[in-house]
Amino acid sequence: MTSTAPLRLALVEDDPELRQLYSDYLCRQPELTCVLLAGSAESFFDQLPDLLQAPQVVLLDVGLPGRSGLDALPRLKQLLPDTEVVMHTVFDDPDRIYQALCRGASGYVLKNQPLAELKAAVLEVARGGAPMSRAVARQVLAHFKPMPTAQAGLLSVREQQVLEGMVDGLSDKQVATRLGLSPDTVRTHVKNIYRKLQVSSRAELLSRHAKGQL
Amino acid sequence: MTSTAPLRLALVEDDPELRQLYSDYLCRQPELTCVLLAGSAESFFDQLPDLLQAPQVVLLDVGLPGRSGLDALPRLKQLLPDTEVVMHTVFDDPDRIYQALCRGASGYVLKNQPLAELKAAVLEVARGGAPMSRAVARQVLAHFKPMPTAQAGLLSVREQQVLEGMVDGLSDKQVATRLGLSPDTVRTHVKNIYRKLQVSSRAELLSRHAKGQL
DNA sequence: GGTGGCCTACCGCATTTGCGGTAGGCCACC
DNA sequence: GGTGGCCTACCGCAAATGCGGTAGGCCACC
Repeated sequence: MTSTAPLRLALVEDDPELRQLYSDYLCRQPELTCVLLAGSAESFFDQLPDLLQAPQVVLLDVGLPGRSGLDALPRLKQLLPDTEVVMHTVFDDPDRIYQALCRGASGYVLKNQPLAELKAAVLEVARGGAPMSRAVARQVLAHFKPMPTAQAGLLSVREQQVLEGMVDGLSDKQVATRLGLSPDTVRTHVKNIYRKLQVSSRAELLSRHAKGQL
Repeated sequence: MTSTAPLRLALVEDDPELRQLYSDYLCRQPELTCVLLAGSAESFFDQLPDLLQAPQVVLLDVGLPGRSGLDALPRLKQLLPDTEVVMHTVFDDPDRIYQALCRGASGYVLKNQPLAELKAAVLEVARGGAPMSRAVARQVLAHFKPMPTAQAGLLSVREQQVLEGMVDGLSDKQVATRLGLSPDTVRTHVKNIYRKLQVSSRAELLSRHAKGQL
């Protein structure tokens, strides 16, 4: 059942030395084939039409010159919706990680890892996993634990949880289910949140939240 | 720098056979010590005061009788804020995973894994990682990005104008005023936008927009 | 000439939301 | 003991929203 054919991999990395290093190592693996090597997002897209078969996995550097890996990601996923993308970078800041995941990356590994980790990540994502370096995984989880909207004193904990649900696009009823409350209770919380934050509709709330005004 | 002292582990698992199996295996590892074995959340909390030192990691079953692992989690984190909790369960539904992470779990491994995985997860979380089974990691990422849409040319100009108004937090009527249209026309556009972007409420739309998915 | 998308505008109906109350239990502060 | 905040939950009502239609005019493409 597992494919005997090697996995088609594309590698996008601007540093020529590193690109060489990675491709040397990865292509030596029997499970992998590098079908595309690029030093920039533009080069990647240029080379795409030449391929007989699309890559199954793309290792994408974040810190590319010109169009960054992050910028290229939406277009990449649009052109190759079934291709898994693993971000590969030195950056482990929450914002870049968040952006990458929001734009469709299925993995995020840091560059200070041994090469074997890189190979493992590629294979893992092809198997339906979501390889993440230690620090990255923690960042991701951190997104759930604290409330993203932390204007501490104003809203109570419960209200922040309700707000969280609304920010995720849920209806009152869905929020109630998530928190194990009566829909009416959620409605009460919503009313209080509106009062405290001086808004008068869900749309206004989400709009302001998007603008970072919350 | 790495502690030579074994890691203090607590195991909460209601099935006596499984508990025995896990504790036998895990305690045999030189890196670990089981300082607490419990068959329920209540038992866990009862035994806590007897410990000289708090456990560094808790392996917590989700499907506990009475107070479920999910319910016990907030209290646990409150009492032991520096203890890492790894959920251990057969359930891989998004909601339970989400609940666990929101309540402070730092890992989530499924029960169909080999024992070595369990040990690896415990050590990984103690090292500051966030061990997650393959399926779980995917669920977590899915939370950031389901991505059915890439709408470069998808929306017409008019629809984008309407969308813009919605993103600004305006109601249908306000959008109509801004664009000099009938509210009904705006409503038609909104319906078409929802269809094209595969959403079914304003909140969902704004939520996705905030995540940069639009 | 037909097809199909877009823009406009309306109807009807069910659900959701916004907004005003009330209310009991709990807990902390004075 | 009173006051006030928080959490819970309900009632009622008006407005907004979601969803299914229909429909005419315009324009482009085949």
